[in-house]
Amino acid sequence: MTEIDRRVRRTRGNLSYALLELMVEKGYDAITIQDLLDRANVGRTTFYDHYRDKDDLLVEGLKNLRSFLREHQRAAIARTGPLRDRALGFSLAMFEHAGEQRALFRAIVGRRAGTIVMQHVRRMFQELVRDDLAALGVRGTEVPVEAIVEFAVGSLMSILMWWADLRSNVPDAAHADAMFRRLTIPGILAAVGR
Amino acid sequence: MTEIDRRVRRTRGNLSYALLELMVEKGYDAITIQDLLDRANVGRTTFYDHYRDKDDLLVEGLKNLRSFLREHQRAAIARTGPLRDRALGFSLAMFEHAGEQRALFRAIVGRRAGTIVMQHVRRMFQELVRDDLAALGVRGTEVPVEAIVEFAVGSLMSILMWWADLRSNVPDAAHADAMFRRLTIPGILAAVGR
DNA sequence: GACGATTATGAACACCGTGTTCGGTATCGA
DNA sequence: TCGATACCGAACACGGTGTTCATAATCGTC
Repeated sequence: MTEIDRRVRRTRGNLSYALLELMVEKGYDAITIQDLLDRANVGRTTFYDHYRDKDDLLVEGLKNLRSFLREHQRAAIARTGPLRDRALGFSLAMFEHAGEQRALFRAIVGRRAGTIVMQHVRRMFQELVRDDLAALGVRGTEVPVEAIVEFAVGSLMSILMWWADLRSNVPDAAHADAMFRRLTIPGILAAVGR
Repeated sequence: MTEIDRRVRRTRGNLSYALLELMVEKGYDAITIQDLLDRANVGRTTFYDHYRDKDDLLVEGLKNLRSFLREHQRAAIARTGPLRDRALGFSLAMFEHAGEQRALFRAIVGRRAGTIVMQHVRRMFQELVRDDLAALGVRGTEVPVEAIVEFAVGSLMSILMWWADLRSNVPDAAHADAMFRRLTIPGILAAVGR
């Protein structure tokens, strides 16, 4: 019931796809509404019927990534083992996913990506990490939990960005993830005193 | 010799000061060239005689911070002691400096700051950290040095941002710096295998 | 397959911010 | 005092945004 009109699906789909293509080609910031319309074959009025602005369109696209990571996170938390293995359990999935679609990924999180995109991604990671630490019972004693969250997110973003922009001698996803964990987890353990 | 014309100094000074004021008031992104001209009492033409655009003006302002940090860095490297104490020796100075001018600092590196500002600050930190690790003879074995640099920068930016935006229970600069180091240094040591 | 409702269209428009041009004026340093 | 240098503001072209309106295409349904 209340199925979405086929025309609406078509319009939205075309616009989302056009956005991704253009992000890869010229970077988010440089994309103009007119670019999107031309690429997606959609009228100007139509665009504004569906979205408030470019950002609005972007957010819709990021929802997929979010649910994907949430799923992997759940699995890792449910596992058994030491904290150092279970924490931030979505990271490998993130690196693997990124590795599969490097071009798109570079457009999302690479140097050229543009701030707004990064902000949304960052916010997404914050939620994930916060829930992760909470689920594992990590408590801030001397270092507040929020500081630990920010630390982990900053670290993840940095390594992802670095990795996404590498052009030669690119380590595979598993190695990149291992580096991230090796750099990040010790600090978390030190901060919570375990 | 070749002293700079008094009028030039006046114009540049007024513009720089106006930029800082306006950043605090409304955030970098929202500032318009016209805002700057009105605040600084400078003609439109004059502005473009001195700077290419808003960014250009910003960069000039950040040069002070840069040289300030460079100085503290040199001092820390020259010290004796274990790596864990000498590395990233400018961090305390950074936190202290930030603590003294919170409002301005929040405008530069807080959530409202705007991407361009952040990018410049980030680039500045990258240089500093890269030189720091090089001066201390840190070599990447399994984890490339660049990855370590990115990690440290990401971590520093995160903690600074978090700290800058805190509204209550704000730890002092020394504590904030201690948290940063406690979170970050273990990962670096783990990565280089010492 | 016809018909009413919904959605798409594109041209025109007002608005705002950017960066440039120009002729004229004020201030500097010597 | 005088030549060089810096400043000024008004006007302009340009490009991107988001809105409007009347018209056309497409949909779901009976």
